[in-house]
Amino acid sequence: MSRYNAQETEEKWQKRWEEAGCFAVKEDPAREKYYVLEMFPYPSGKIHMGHVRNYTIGDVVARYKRAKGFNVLHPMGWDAFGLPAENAAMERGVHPARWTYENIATMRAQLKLMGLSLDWDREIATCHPGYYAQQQRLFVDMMRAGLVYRKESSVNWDPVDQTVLANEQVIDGKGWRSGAAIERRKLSQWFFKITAFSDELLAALDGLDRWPEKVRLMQRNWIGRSEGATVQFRIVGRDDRLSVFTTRPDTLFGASFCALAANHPLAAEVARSNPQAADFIAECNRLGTSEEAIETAEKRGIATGLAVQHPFLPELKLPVFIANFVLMEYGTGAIFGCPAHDQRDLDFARRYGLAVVPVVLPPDADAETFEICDEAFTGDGRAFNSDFLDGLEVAEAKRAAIDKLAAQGDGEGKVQYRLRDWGISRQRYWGCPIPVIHCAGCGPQAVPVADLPVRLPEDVTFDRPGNPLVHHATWKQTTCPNCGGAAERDTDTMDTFVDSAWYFARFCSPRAETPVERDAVDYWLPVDQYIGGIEHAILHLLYARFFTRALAATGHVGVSEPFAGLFTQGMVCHETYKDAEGKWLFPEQIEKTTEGGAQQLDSGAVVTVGRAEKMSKSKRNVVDPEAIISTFGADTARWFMLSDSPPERDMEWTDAGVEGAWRFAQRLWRLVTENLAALPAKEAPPPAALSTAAQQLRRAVHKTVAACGDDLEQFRFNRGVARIYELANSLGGFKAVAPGDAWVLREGLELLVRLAGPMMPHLCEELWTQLGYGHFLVDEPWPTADPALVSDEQVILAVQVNGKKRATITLPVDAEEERAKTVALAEPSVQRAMDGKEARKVIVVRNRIVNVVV
RNA sequence: GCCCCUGUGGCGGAAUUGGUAGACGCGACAGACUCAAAAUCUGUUUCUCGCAAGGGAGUGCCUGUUCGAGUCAGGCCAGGGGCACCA
Repeated sequence: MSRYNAQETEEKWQKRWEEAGCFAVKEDPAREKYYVLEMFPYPSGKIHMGHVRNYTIGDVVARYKRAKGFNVLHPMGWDAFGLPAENAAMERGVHPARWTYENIATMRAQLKLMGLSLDWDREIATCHPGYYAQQQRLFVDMMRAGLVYRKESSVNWDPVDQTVLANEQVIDGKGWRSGAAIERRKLSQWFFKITAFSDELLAALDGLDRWPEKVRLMQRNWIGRSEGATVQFRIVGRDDRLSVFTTRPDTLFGASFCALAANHPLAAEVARSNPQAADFIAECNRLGTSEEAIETAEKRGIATGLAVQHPFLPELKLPVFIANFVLMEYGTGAIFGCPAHDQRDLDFARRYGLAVVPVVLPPDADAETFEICDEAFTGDGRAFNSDFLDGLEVAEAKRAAIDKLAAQGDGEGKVQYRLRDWGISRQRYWGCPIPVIHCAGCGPQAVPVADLPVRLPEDVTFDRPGNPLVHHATWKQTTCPNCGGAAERDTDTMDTFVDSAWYFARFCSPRAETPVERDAVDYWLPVDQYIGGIEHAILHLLYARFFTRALAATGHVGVSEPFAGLFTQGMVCHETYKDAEGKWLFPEQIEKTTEGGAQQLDSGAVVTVGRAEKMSKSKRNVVDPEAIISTFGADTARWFMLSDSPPERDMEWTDAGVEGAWRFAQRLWRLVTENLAALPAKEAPPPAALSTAAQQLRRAVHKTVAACGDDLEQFRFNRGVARIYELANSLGGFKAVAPGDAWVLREGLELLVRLAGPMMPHLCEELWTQLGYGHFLVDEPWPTADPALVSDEQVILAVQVNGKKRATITLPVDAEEERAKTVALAEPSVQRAMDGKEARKVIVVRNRIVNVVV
């Protein structure tokens, strides 16, 4: 019995594919293109199982589409800027560039072991000057297009990483990397005007029909569009006005106060002459948004002494508070409170003894007796206690109120978004330098394109906290491009999310002297299929969508959406193990006991087995892909990744599963090689007549061909895998005895190999050669099923009596209803179940079922 | 708190989209080969009553629609995820 040697075979075919340049592509207007992209990895050191899953899925798609005749672009690169490189520099004294490039070399070698159909000639690393030079150029273009601006702003300062974080990078008031409590600081920052596209980014989601609904929903919520109005309240005794945003202008007659955010300009003004207000503001800033206590925090405030005039009731003066629950970042940083119809406002009103006037009557309530107690009424109803709005439905009342406000010059309809502009300045070394020069006389100036790139200096040290670019002796000293006087470079680098916001476009012409080449992006973009983790559902994908619009606005691309199709794969999980002290153990430190428990391999000490969780270094429940590949081969790892679990769901990595995949690889090898001697030559003509068994086998084979293609098309790899198992079972059980049987067996084996090719490429390529072919399997077109063989001649129908299955009958396909009925009623078990009664009705569903109702 | 998703054997999961529930794999059990083991092969494997033939129950729970519900509707329960003082 010959055994398949995965290591030898995989190395052989990887080398041959590379030598033949199988996966190198170029634009070819005569052919239809297909751009498959997996989210590129951060070069953290070694690849992990999450990468293996991601790139296996992408590779199956790429190989399948290639076989379908598409001109497939399938590139790979490195998201190479980022904090871990600087941390390594601080901890171990290795330069970030060296650390990064060494990791890239390691990981590239590991990826090559997987046998991915990548065009390695297009490899890019975002930390390479050839890449970030072009990114700087895009920044300058965006500056000219008015999509970049500088703003003094209160930022999220991470005291551990000593850097500024975007709002999106602050999770529960803590830094997304360091976990440190975030402080507020004022700094001058560069911003991308993502909000210029708020409405477009929202509306275009409807057209992304090959994106998961879940991701679209998350983006919708993130952009957070709400329709309402701004109201300009007159401030009593002053000339200026207080601007407020509301989604409920229909409840204006229920207003009983206004409230300002702690950092509202008017609050600051009040604080200058009001020490209690100043104290309160200081307290709010200390808490910031960073306290979990927000959840339980009481609605508190302090009176400013100011009052505003109600726009519809000039006699009514509303007190103005500074309140801890009003956010400066949303709307205008000020609200009017309508306690009867907003829970927060109600809590606040109860605390400070403010009026609660209901102005929306629930459909089943009585205007005389309706009262608000502890719960605000936020539902629909009709306006009452509201003068000219009385009797109107909420939607009508909103419109009427806005019209009146507008007519009086006291307000207008307004659409508000939750989305905020993207602050990209980072006080970090290992990132793309912001190509700006600060001149005392001329202000900030873009670096002229001829002077790009602004290169990172290599002679930097990490022996003190803060940004090495600031500490560098000479790097920042330069001259103003406008006046020629002495000036300083911007010492900030860009958020690394910028690097990944356009890399898919760079892959189209990775060595171009411009950011992109129009011919190339016009041919390749958009990405037809993007594949990655759900954790990027909001940030990365939204930034890439914004950047594509910015690239279009600056004339670099002709599309507005980067990714026509998106697939988000699930995580790779593994059981966790703990010793008696509660310390985590690696899978290779334990062995399973026969009772289903586990013990330590060296000591036999007891091990607690925990449920499967996402593989993570901290829990030590990791399996090294390289170890798996060197033991079982890449094909086995790939096959297991695709088996069992649907790709969008989390999967559990188990030894038993890998061994199962390994067994199948061996079985496939034997199935083909052990039958080779009995097969006719590959060009042998089909036999004139076939045995019944051979005919049945052919049907099974062609049905699998048809179904398997559908499965790959729809990302249902686990189902495709199951069908291939079934086909292998049928072929394995087939004994060629009659003339023509061997021909059918050859046909079946060849098709089996072709179907499994995208999933186990090395093994199948080898078997293809063994079957006598001289060309690459990867150059073989995807098989098509013979339509005549995809449907059966006979079909088995279930027979139900009153909805319960009592028998099955075999009929020719598309048999007459009458015939089905007669055959069904003749079944003894059906007769028995009918218990001598007449059939009241017989329902026949062609080729499916007969249901007898008695 | 708001929004979304998911619940099927011991386990991962199939089920032609309202038509034979449990494909395929893992695990387990039995057998064959072997001096023995590994590897491989052949069976069995939702639960339950029964020696069997054959019944009964069954897709988180409860109601409903239908000749027929894992699939549709309403209401619960459980688990997971996203957002979160957003006016």
